[in-house]
Amino acid sequence: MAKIIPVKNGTKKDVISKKASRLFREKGFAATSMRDIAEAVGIEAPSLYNHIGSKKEILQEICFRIANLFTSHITSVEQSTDRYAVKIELIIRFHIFMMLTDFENVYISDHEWKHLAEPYLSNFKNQRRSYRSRLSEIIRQGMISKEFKKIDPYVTVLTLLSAIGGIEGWHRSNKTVDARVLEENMVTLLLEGLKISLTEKKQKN
Amino acid sequence: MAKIIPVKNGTKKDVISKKASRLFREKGFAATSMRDIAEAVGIEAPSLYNHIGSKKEILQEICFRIANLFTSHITSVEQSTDRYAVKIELIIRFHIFMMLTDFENVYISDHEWKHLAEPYLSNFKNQRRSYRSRLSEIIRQGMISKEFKKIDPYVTVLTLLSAIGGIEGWHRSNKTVDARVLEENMVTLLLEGLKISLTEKKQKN
DNA sequence: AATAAAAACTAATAATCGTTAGTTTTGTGC
DNA sequence: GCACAAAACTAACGATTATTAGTTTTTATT
Repeated sequence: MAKIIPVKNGTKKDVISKKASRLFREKGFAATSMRDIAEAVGIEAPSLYNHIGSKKEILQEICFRIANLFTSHITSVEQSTDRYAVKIELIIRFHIFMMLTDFENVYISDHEWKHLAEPYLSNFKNQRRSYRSRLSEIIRQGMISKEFKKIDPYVTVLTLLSAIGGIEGWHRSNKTVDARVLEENMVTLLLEGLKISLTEKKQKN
Repeated sequence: MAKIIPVKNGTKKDVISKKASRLFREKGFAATSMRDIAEAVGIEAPSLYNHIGSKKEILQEICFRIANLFTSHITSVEQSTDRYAVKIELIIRFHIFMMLTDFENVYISDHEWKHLAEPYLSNFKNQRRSYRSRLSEIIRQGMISKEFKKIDPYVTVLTLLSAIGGIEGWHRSNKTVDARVLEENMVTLLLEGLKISLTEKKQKN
């Protein structure tokens, strides 16, 4: 009866993916049924299979699309000639940007990837590990060049990444903080903790 | 056949809860079946009901036990006469302590609470909101007293909380960082970003 | 208007879910 | 060793799951 109405520049598959994203985030992947998705789209569950291969496929495409965006971005940052503090700032800002512009999918890529099936699961975990390792390396080099405090790079990475992931809570509950304020505050909080302050520099020289 | 062997100072219910915690964290609440839990415990699924009321009940008890610990702690911090920077440090350290000593349950309370049933769900969300609000208030007062930079308190709370939650990643993947190093690094990173540095103080006076 | 393809539908599959009922085994106190 | 309670078991319930098969309706093309 009801027919999927694709929005401009989007296939019907995209409509399904978008509705599924919302539900995966709200209820979790495992607790979201194909009937839930179908209802959100406005069709019956079996009709979904005219557009997608399986429930797992939806999750795979979301997770890898997001993961690839982050991988591409860190590659471009690595190739730049900026100082390490600038590189980290670029990365923090990109994470915040992604969180603000594609919140549902970033959230899913962060929290629901464990429901991926093999071999996608292993692939995803490898990509995730690689990203963190490359980010650690930038921080490590920033410490060598005396831009950053000497603290454990991996602890720093995990702290930064999870801090940024926390925008999810803001996104849901507090619309009064505007995006620009959020971004500047987070960059301040995270980058200033990492950088060597002027007083510390004086002490070391 | 197999009988549950309760550990010292623990009921059989505690054994079930502990095995369930592990599975809820690894697979998520919705993706963990009663048969999964039973297998981990070493009995058949229906036997679980000699010790627990329902699957949901296990989750409820985990979530509220953890939430109550955090509520109690922030109450004691509020009543102390420490400076605001010390109060925040105490709270950060308590979060890290909880994450290190009761990791599985803290993780579940953080990530799986959405599967609580009403009225527990609303109760939990209220308690969560209240905790964040009280933490915001401490930070706000620290800004008024010029101990902290003037940034949005709520953004700060979300950043701190989610940063600490990120220990989960460390806990799983990197055993080479010891707990003390982790704690000191995180406190440095998070608290130094928040505090007004000496150079900034000089500029303002 | 006829035809072909795309996309909806209904009906039904086997599997798995949390849980209940009823029974048997195990452990405990006398 | 007898009785009672605790805790295990098997069998099965109805509900829900993702998905397939087969059919009908809608849309697009000529």
